[in-house]
Amino acid sequence: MPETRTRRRGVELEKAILDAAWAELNDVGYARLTIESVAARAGTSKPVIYRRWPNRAELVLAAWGSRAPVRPPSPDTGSLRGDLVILFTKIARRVDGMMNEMIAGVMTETFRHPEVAALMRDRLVNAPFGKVVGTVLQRAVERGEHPPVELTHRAGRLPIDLIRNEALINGGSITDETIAELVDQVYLPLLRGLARD
Amino acid sequence: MPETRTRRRGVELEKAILDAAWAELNDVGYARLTIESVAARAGTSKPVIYRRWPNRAELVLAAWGSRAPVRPPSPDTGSLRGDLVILFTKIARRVDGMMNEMIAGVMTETFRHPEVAALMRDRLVNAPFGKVVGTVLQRAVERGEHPPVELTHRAGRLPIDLIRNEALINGGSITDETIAELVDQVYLPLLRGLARD
DNA sequence: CCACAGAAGAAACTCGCCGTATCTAACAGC
DNA sequence: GCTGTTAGATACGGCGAGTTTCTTCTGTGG
Repeated sequence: MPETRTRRRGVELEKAILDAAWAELNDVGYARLTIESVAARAGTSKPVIYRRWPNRAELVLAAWGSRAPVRPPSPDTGSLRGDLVILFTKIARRVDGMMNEMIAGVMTETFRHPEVAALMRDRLVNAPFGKVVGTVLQRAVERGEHPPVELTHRAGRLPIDLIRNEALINGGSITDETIAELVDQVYLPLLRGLARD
Repeated sequence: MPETRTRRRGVELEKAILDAAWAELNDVGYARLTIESVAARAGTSKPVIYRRWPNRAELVLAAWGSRAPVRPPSPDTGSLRGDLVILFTKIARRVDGMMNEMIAGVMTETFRHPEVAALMRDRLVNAPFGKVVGTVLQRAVERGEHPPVELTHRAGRLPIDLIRNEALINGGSITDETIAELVDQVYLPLLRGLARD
């Protein structure tokens, strides 16, 4: 049976479309991603896509979501600063390149299609890096390297916010220097300041 | 002589266009702003606009730039926290509403028209709020309210970055609570941390 | 094995907007 | 006035969003 199946359906087809969308994002970026190009790449046609997602923004969000969130392992370099640099770098790689353009692009369409706004916000606020800071920090406390800290929600989210902000502004990749600046000039001082309560 | 001038030219016309673009940004936002709508509003036509700016993004940046940067007066409430809250609020109002959408929108087109990227970056990094933090802080030091601080470039820019980030994510206005969180959970602790060197 | 419902895929269409090209009429400077 | 410049009107080509229509496949239930 040479598996003469020519038409995919259901989950299989859906996955093919999301993969194609993801590939397009990587190849040409959000601004140049068209529904037609995704359809062509997936070997299907526009209506098939529109039957599933109402517009470009939601398709892209779905493609984004279809990639597993990759809960990052908490690094353990033996020093708080080392752990933080690694953590920031991991976040940067994830946010890097296409990601920032996508966020900006989807953000814009948010105003054409307000339903998308909520989706987007959830995705950003619930990014999976929040708790890792807590872990890393706790280890530093146990090592006696750092006084105990009441890590507020804002402070926990800050690494992601800093990196995303940087990526959005710079458009390009985030250098190691930038990461060092963020860790040394902002995040470590903040943690020290939080410790005095 | 009733000044029967019907056609504006040069600077006068240019200003009319920029004003119209600004008004459109306020009324309908970046996503729905079209060159045609700006032309109509300015009482002129598309080619006149295209003779001056090569695309939407640059027109909008020009309109943005044509509004005076409004160097904010440093507040003096008698307490560092009070001053910071006012400062953050001022930034928020300036970044508010349309501003964030515009930034996101222009950002997206940055990838279609790479020349725009540099313009945008300058505009964001040279935002006029940076030095005010220094002033506010110095007064707190003179009052003996706060230990002296070596304010790094990153730390000085942080308020703007925090607010912009918040505006971009939330889409809507920034509440007083958010500002209080940013000041109390992030910026004041950071300043305290920076002071211990 | 067949029929039928439902979904895939192809194609064509509307619409809005971008950016350009063409034309004419007003204006400014001499 | 004469002349070069530029505003403003109009129309056009192109692209991509989102929709509609129609045909063709496919798997399920009888």
